Amino acid sequence: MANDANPAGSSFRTQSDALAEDLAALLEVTPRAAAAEEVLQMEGDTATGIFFVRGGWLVVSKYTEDGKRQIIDFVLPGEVFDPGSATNRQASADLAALTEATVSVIPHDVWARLLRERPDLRKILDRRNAAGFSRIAERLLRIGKSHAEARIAYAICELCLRSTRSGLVDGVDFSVPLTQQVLGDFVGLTSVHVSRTLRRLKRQAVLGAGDQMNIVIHDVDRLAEIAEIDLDELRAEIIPPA
Amino acid sequence: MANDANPAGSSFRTQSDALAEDLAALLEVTPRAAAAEEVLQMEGDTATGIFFVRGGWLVVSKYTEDGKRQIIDFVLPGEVFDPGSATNRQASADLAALTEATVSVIPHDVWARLLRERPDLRKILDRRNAAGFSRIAERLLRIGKSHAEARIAYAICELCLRSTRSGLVDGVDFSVPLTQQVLGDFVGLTSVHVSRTLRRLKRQAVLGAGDQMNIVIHDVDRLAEIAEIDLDELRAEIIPPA
DNA sequence: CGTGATTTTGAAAAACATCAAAGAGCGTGG
DNA sequence: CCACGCTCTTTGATGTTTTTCAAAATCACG
Repeated sequence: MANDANPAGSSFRTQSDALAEDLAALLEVTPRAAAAEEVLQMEGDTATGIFFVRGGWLVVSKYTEDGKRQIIDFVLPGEVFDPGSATNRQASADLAALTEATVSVIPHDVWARLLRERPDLRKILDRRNAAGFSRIAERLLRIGKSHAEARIAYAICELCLRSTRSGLVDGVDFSVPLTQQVLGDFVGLTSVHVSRTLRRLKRQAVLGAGDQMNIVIHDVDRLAEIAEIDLDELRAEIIPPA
Repeated sequence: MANDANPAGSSFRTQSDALAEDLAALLEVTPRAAAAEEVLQMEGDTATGIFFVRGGWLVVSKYTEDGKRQIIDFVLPGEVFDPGSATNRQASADLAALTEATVSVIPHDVWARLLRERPDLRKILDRRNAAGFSRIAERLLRIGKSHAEARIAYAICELCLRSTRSGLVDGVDFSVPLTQQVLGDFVGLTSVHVSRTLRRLKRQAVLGAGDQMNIVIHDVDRLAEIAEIDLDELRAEIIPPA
């Protein structure tokens, strides 16, 4: 399920941005390496701290009793994730490394102090949280009310926007470390149905035939249309300003 | 679609809690009355401010191009909602009054100052945001991976936990201001399918036959089982501590 | 070149949506 | 007080989407 061909620090590398730079500079926390598939935090456990991703992708997921997984969100390089829930420090979801990853775990008290002392970081964090909320809301809309094609098209758009600085351009060969199984867990579909849907998109020449985890977009406009989005609006909504 | 029989301030009244009391005392903002169905904020519009609900329920929703609605969350009395998205102040979803409601709109600068000056409020807000995240994550899991019965059972549990202080007890006749259409928009189902599913739950004697919007729970344990939750765990996860 | 993971394909079943119409509850105006 | 109109719920028949199960094909990698 993992993608060992993409070590943290190569393809899935930190985009430099304000928070990332500040944190990297400010923190004396030693980054920790995580192998692909490694579980960093289990739902219900006491939260270790705030996770700051330096390289690689993390997954936030929840499971039904019969073992089906729903991915709540990915955590990309430069992003932070706070697993806390309503009461003190119970994690509300599982956190695991999707690829090989490098992570700094910031203790809660350090984090709290940092935010108190640095209103600029507080502001950046608030914006990011707002962006995170928007992303989940968009996904919820599609999982709840749209058919497979729209869900997948949307997921591709979102992940491309988040993982590249450049945004979406025709013919981009962009790489996400997802198997079809994982993509299905993300958009609420079976891997089988993901496969069929992707093939349909390829036959319509919306997507090209990248190998494995490489997605090639042939017709951005059509893709955005299927995803029911306006690319610029979506970017403004779900990508926090640099 | 609205429930005019429940004026703000009667059944759907503010539960007193720390934030609510503080805000009510601190703010000189005049509460504003909203009629059921009234739109308070449109997606894409510049956000007016933070919404603090004193009475009645609000709905946060998003729409597909063909007009289907997905409810992202409800905002109950005593809760606050910030419609901001990633960039400056673009609302990322529609906000409307579900019932008649009383709302205070707190300007962003006032809100920001308040949070800066009152670390206790900041802490409460952070907890609430964490709880909100947990709630959406739970719903996402069920909408993405569970069948209709579990989705609806879960929604009932969540709304009952949130709207009553007492929690869930057998034989409770508890009232949510939702039509089956609205419940469907919440859990990603058609109103027709909601109807059939509710009837199945009633035939299994999990629910009783309350009129209209009154839900009577006959068998809490079985309901929790169908919803795939542990009630106490769920409460700790999605209800911010008083 | 073989082995395990991933993707593809097909056939059948289940879940859910859609369409259409009838029934129940409730407020309003006559 | 009743009849009317309205919205909401229920029900049936039918169609589509998605899942499930099972097996073959492809790919990555040692």
